[in-house]
Amino acid sequence: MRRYARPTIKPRKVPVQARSTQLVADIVRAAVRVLEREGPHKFTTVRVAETAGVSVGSLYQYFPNKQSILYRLQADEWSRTSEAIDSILQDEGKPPAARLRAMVRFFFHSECDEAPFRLALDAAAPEYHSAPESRAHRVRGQRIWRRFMESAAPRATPAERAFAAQLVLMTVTALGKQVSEKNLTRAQVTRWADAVSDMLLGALARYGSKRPS
Amino acid sequence: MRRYARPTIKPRKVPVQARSTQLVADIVRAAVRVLEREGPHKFTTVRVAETAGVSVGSLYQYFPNKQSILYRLQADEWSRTSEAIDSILQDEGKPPAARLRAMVRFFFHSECDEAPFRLALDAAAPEYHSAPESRAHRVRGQRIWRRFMESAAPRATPAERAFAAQLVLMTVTALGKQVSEKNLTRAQVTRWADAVSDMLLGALARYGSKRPS
DNA sequence: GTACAATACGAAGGATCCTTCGTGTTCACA
DNA sequence: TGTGAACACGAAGGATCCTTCGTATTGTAC
Repeated sequence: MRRYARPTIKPRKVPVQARSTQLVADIVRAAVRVLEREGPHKFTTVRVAETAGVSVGSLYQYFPNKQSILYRLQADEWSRTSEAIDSILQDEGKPPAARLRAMVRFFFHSECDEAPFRLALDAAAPEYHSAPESRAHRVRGQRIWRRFMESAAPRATPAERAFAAQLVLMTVTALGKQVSEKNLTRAQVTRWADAVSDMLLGALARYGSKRPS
Repeated sequence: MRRYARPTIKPRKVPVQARSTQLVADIVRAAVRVLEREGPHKFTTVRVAETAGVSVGSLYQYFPNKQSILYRLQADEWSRTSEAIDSILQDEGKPPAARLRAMVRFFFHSECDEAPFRLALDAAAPEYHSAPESRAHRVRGQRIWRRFMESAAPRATPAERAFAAQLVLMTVTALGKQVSEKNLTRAQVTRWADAVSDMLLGALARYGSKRPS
């Protein structure tokens, strides 16, 4: 797999005074707006700065380049969702199947609610997707799922659980994205989420019981 | 869902003499090369022309703009795979389950074999994804699957079949792409394909038998 | 072999963009 | 109140790119 050039993503300077903290927050908010309203193609440092009501120069004092802004948005997003997902999956009060179902519903709806933003972010993703920082997020996501597997498929071997965790993670994220591109009503989204849950639970049942080849 | 500006994609002029036919073929071949070797970011009309050994002016005589080249590559790809998939799914000699399994294996391997090219093409996709021409391809894909459903879930209602067809189509394409990004050995890819097949067959079994809500 | 159509060429116009850097302003602290 | 650090500004340098168009060449039909 060929990888392409990628510059750093680390912040250039950390805001210390109140006004610069506010400025960075404004930039992030503006970046979301620009991405949603103008699309990835028009996501420009100057446009983001203008929308935020600051100068480009100020922007470049806290973000080393354009990709770092996009990455910041993605990272914030990842933190929010993975936290929510984690807490849903860990809710010991419910059986694993119910937890999975709740999680898929939540994820699908969240994907659909922010569809324009996420789509634009995905379109811009190739510019930061291979950054080491984003690997960390993926690893964290896998850990969450592997832990869930321990209660969902207790009789499976660790290797099986790892595989099943990957399968579930990939299926939910990939299908969530696809569903979010279809402009569905909330009821339809729920229906899709449940269909995917059913499918996954069926697959997990197999891992928990019989010996695979 | 917000859509962004998109110019036409139709060819500007149709080659009639032998040399121009060759020229167009060279451009297409060169476009694939550039996309694979340089990545979507460096996919440039001038670079494509140079790689093809022709001038940019000549390129613009047969392609109205850059997107039309990308679209041409994608359309060729779609034609090839959808034809192959169609014939696999229609093979009346095998039971539906075996056909599905064969199809998923074929598709996953084909995705993995051309991973760098497809990834780059996907990264460039937002520029043509909303074109009406590409809708036609999606519709055609759904038709293929709906027909398959008639033999795979004969007892389901047409509405259920349509839903199941979408589920299968989305799952296979979305997971195929994800698997192709993981740099796996052929054996691992086969294992993934079979796991996905099992999952889908389990889901389809439910559609064929019991009454859903 | 002549004339017209088809084709090929590639320099340059026009449009963005990303990023820097010199200058001016504001804040914190003594 | 004075001083240095933090901060903000935005014009402009530098780098691509997409696309056009006037010119030159090649193919074809008569």
